Amino acid sequence: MTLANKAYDAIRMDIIRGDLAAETPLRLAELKTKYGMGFSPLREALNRLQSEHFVQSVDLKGFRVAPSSIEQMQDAMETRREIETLALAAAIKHGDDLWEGAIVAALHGLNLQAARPAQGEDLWELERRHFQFHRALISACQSPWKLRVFEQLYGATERYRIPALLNRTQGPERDISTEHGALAEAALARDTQLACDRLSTHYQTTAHWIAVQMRNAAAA
Amino acid sequence: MTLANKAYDAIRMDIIRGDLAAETPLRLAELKTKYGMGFSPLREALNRLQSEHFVQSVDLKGFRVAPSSIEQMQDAMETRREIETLALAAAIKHGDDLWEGAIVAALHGLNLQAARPAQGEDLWELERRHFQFHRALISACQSPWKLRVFEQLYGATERYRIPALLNRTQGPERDISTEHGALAEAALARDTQLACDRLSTHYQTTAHWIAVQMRNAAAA
DNA sequence: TAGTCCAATATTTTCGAAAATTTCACAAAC
DNA sequence: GTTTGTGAAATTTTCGAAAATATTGGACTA
Repeated sequence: MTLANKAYDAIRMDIIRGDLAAETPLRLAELKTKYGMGFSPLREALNRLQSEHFVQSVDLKGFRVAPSSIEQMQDAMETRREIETLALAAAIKHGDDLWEGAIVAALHGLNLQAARPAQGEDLWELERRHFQFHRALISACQSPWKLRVFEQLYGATERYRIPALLNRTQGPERDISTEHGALAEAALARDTQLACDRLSTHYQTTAHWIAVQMRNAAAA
Repeated sequence: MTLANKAYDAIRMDIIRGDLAAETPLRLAELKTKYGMGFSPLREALNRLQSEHFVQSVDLKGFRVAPSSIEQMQDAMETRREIETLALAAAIKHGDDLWEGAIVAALHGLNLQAARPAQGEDLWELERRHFQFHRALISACQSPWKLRVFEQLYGATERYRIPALLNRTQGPERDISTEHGALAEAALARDTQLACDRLSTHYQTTAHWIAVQMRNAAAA
């Protein structure tokens, strides 16, 4: 793996985790000592992150972490809901045995990891499996572009979901495992309407939960 | 404007125009002489283009122009149709006087340029106005993320539409100005159903037309 | 002939310094 | 007191060379 890729992963994670807060200026000299590499790989990583809207940049004034707000979070979640609903309907239509198997496997792996007490690196493994599950659901949509958009929006919402998870305070109760199970069940039963409804509800509930956490965090 | 931005624009245009054909390896040494700059700005441009799926890269083996195919074109057009339909409905719901004005102005500018005999640089001006018109239609959707996805997908389809335009042979007849006019009319009349239907038809017709041109070009 | 190793070459990736530009502090003018 | 200008410092951007890695071609072996 090249240094540029390491830089990309590291900075992306630091932004998602909230370690690099929104609108933080990203000075090359600081990044150089923080990540222990030269300008070139850092700039390459920043350019990629810019295209993916994790950072912004102004000519000759450098990079900074992209702003964040409840409105942006809701927009990203709502757009995700709409595009993934389309993709899920297509996947249910075209999915074969392999698609079903991937969903079952991803759900199982996700539940196993969710049952383990999360700490440190485990969070990222849980997160990886969460991503895999949602991707598996729509993987048979036969549209590479929809999958790309999904991946981009998933990343955009991670920036809000992970900090909400890490700093969660009192808030609405949820049984996410049950929600995921019901979602997979409807998809495997090829009940398009029910599956899309459950996906919609799942995202709307998540968006609401994150908004509550964000408001709590802002008040604290 | 920085060299990296110039490189980005130049390479992007060369890919869209078809001057850099699909799957062409992009060797740094060649690009250096072709665009007259050093490695750094070129690599930064390539990293951004990679995130936007105009080029692909493999670690230590460098970059190449992303592949293209009729299937990819149809997928990109279909995804555009779906996301823009959602955005158009939202824009019709939320659009104010300014939104209407932007549509009228963009349509007028597009028609003016379309009436001029196109040659050389004029093509890019026409293209710019075409983009502006489609963006104006959905600009009031109140969803920055949907607009970003639109912009990315518009770029992806440009790669197919522009070469089809430049090398067009015999094919289905179209009156694009009339299509655009009818689309704007339905949007301004706030007829969501009609506007979305016209948008859908517009894209499906375009996708079909491009597919015909691509097959003709492949046969020649 | 087909396959494998090795050296030579080509290419990508990374670094450190130079060039270009912005930012900041402070003085001068109104 | 506010604005305007100016030079130093900080920062980004770019270049050219060095390091790391991949590719090629030819000799050698089975």
